[in-house]
Amino acid sequence: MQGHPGGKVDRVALVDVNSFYVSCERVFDPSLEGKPVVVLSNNDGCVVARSNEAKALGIDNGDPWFKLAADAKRTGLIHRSSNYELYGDLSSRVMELLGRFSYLIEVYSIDEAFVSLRGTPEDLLKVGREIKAAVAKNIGLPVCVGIAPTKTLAKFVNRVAKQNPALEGVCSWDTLPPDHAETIMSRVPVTGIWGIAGRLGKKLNAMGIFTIADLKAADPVAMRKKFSVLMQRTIMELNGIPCIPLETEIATKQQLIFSRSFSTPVTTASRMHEVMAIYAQQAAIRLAKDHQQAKIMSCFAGTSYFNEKFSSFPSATVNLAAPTADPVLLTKAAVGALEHSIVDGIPYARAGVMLTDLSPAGAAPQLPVFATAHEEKHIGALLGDVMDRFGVSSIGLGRAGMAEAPDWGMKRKAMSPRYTTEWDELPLVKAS
DNA sequence: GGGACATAG
DNA sequence: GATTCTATGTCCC
Repeated sequence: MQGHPGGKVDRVALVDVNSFYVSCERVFDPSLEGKPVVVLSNNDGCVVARSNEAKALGIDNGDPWFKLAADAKRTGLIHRSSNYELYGDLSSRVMELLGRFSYLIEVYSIDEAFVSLRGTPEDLLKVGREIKAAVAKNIGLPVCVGIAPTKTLAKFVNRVAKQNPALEGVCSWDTLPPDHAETIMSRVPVTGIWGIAGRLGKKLNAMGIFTIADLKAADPVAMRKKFSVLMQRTIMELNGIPCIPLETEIATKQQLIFSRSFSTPVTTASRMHEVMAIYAQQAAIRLAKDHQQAKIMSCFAGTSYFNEKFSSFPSATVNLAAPTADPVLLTKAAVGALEHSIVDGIPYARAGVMLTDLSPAGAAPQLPVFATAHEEKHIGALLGDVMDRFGVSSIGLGRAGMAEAPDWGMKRKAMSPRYTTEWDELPLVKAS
């Protein structure tokens, strides 16, 4: 089926943008090239992306910005707030471009895709290089490409490409000398493999499995009994047996969460009422965009995990009378849910609204007795359209329609312009 | 069915 | 003084 010398083989390429958020910032601000740059999470809380130069300074993902800020002047570290409008738009452009190389692609995350390819190993290496060149030329982003018989091995050789400059960003399992592959596998800790993180790493170490090579040599059936079927699949995929299929269909969501930390704690039931109204409407907008409706809503709030004085995690679940995407109903439900469990004086650091038991909008037509006038008018989609065009504070129902931004709202003090999605923020090109 | 746990990006 | 957000899968009761 595979592996005839000189013949065609079925392979999967993992294409991954290097330091995606930072690279997006660099597309429109080339002065960031060669410098240590980090992009921060919502509320400018912690680091979520780092340039290589920032990694060299010893900065880790998850490092809180308030600890780095003090040193930033001295180290030359540059920071940006998250600009998801920009990253989302550049991501779609990358995915569209990758779709030209194969009609079987799995968009795995905002900056990664698995691309199914067929050809001789030599040809596929060329295709990998073409992909890298095309993304650089058309979008201005740097990618690495790993090509292998399984998704797990594609992830592995992608990592090899990232760490070995001599490979110029592209690595194929088939053309990598076997002794070279074995050497790397016997040196990289087992947590370097896709699906194995800290907890599993510790348990594996306790059994004498320290490297990827150790795991590859383990008995998949015995390991399934000790761990789970996921572990068995990982081991088989390390041995070149595909068992994690390419998911080319965009999966319909099973749940939808809108949750945010506050820039300033919310300490009163009245303010929490506003929060719940706004979050429920944001959730309703996403539901409408996904053409789905929800049957169950859970609302939750919580104090900071770092707060040693207060620890409170109220939550409540509401069974909606019928599946709905109506922001009016969802807002009422959310506001009512936590009404009696928020205690004035407790500093809540975050809150959220979760919608579950999702179904396609209109799949089970409602009995007229349940339908409300606003539901038929598709208020959710309307709210979303207005917010897309005029901003999230331009419209809102009830207490979400406040004229002023709330003091607990998100902090994004260092955000670059939304160059590609806002007419007012287009980049200016000067020719002289 | 639901909670705990683990993982990913 | 300050530490993101979203989604999924498996196990086990």
